[in-house]
Amino acid sequence: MYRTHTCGELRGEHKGQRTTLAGWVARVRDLGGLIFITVRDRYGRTQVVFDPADNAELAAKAKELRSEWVVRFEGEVRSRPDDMINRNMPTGEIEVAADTLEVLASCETPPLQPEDEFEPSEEHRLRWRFLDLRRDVMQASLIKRHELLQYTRQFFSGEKFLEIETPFLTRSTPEGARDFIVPSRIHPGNWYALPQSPQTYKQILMISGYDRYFQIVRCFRDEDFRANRQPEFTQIDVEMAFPHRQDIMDVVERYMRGLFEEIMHVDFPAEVPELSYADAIRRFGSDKPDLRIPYELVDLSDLLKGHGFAVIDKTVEDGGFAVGLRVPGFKSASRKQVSLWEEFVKERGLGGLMPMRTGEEGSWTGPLGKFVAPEALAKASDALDLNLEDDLAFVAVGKAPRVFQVMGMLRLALGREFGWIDPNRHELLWVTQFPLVDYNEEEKRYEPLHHPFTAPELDSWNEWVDKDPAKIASQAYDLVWNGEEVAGGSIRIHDREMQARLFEIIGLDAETARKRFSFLLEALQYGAPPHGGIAFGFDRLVMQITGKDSIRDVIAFPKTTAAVALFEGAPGEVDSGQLDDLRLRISK
RNA sequence: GGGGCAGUAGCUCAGUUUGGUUAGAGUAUCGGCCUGUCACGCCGAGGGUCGCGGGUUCGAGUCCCGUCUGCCCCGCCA
Repeated sequence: MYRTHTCGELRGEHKGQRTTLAGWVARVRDLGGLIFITVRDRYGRTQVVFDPADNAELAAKAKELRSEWVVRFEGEVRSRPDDMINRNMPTGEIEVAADTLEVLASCETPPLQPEDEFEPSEEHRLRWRFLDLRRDVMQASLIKRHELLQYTRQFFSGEKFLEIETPFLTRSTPEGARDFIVPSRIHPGNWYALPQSPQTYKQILMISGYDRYFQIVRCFRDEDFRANRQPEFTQIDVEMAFPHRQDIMDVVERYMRGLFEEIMHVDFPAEVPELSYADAIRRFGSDKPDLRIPYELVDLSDLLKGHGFAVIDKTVEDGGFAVGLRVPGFKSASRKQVSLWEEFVKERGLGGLMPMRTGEEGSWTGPLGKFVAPEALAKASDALDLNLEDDLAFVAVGKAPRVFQVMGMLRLALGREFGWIDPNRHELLWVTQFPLVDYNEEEKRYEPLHHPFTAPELDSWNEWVDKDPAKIASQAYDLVWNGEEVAGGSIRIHDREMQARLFEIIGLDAETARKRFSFLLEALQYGAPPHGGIAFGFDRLVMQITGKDSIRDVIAFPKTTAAVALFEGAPGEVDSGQLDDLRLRISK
């Protein structure tokens, strides 16, 4: 090896030892005589000192060093003078007095300096990713990612799950997201699709008797992207045969406990509450509520209706709701501040936002105060837990679920704005009892909320299947961590009759269903055990662990929001010869 | 598909509100000084297609139209 130690390991106890280090020049501090070099590698940083009094020629050579050169030097580890110890640096007790210096590679003036105090634009960071990845924070994130990968394999393997790979070149199933497709050379006009998830394969593995399966696998979805969504992303895919819903949730909780304790080194939450989908929407306006925010939505419809306030009365008569949210300490909000938040909800489809608060004499102000009886407002204020001295509540009306969802978005936005979220707190919960299907008004048909293999809760299936399919509850469950959906799964249908009936409900005729899902439907006829599973969004887990706001900060080579790889330049054109092989022509 | 923010020196940004002298700062680079620094310090120099195209104007970084790129959000997506 070129080195005897890494740049992160030398301590006081090594003093007097000979050492050879290699790494990148992070800093040069040329004091005229003495020259200090901070050398960096993935393990840390070490200060190297060149003293012209010891070796003038070597010091002159060290003067030439610049940022990001790759160097190697030998020298003696020595403790720094007492008042020169750097407490902020793990290796700050010592320095290396170099007696040789070798430049392994010089470096052009770097377009991006991988040092913390420089914060280049994300575009620039992605263009020069190989330099960006040298930064301490990026290295720390990718090291955490590695630790989680290793822990994940060890955990599931320890619980008797088998890691089995599934194909990337597979068949397009036009349910769910848009597929990325790959043309076949050997079968012109035919296409593979990259998997949106290994869903069908893992179910087939259950049918094949591999009763506990997991895979850390790349998935592909051609949709629009966000801070927490990439066109390709990594899932921890898990499936079990013969489980009850609770067995899967138990495995997941054991996995999460280890993740908290061994990877993050923090306490696992005392409880992981379970919340029904309906309650999640009603109380938080979201199926992935952030429980770190202490304030909940309150349904004020019954209290505020019937006072002659037309907007409210009409909405409630039509089956809509009046929903309130406490905003502590915001009583003195100006008209302008209020209209800013009103704009927020209007952009998301609500008609307006009413402040509910008392004026100087203690009487209620605004349109609510004008139309609604004070006693009703007092009750509403109790329900919201308002402190009339300081607080204000926002009230909006509209149809369910939109009014709840938009108020939920408002709750999140206010939480960020007013710092209601304690970043050191961790809140996990299960969201369960999702509807099995949802009625799509535009397409006039039922759609699976999850995917079409999700099993219903048997009682509700029997009760509603012929009357009102939208009321059927599914055996699906999502794990939500600090407002981020980090895992989702379900018990699957293993009964052919039920599967066929569900396809009927969602308007897939037998013929089409057979074409799209033939291999799974066929397998279901040959001894399918009860089974179910879950998939974790691996990148989102790493995001949570590292406290990052963007999935791109935990992926070595991510894409932009327009699905472009700025570093390697993908997507790009191909030779016309390649197109000829595939018998493809680009129409203008 | 829709909305918002941003694009000025290698990099990070000011200047754009109200059009007007030679477009500035920090940092990086280059040169000089400096023997205990750790974002070393001090002095000096070079460095600009103001994203791109068009328009208005005597005159555009600044106003108007279009367009590209990045980020955030809605829709979409599990």
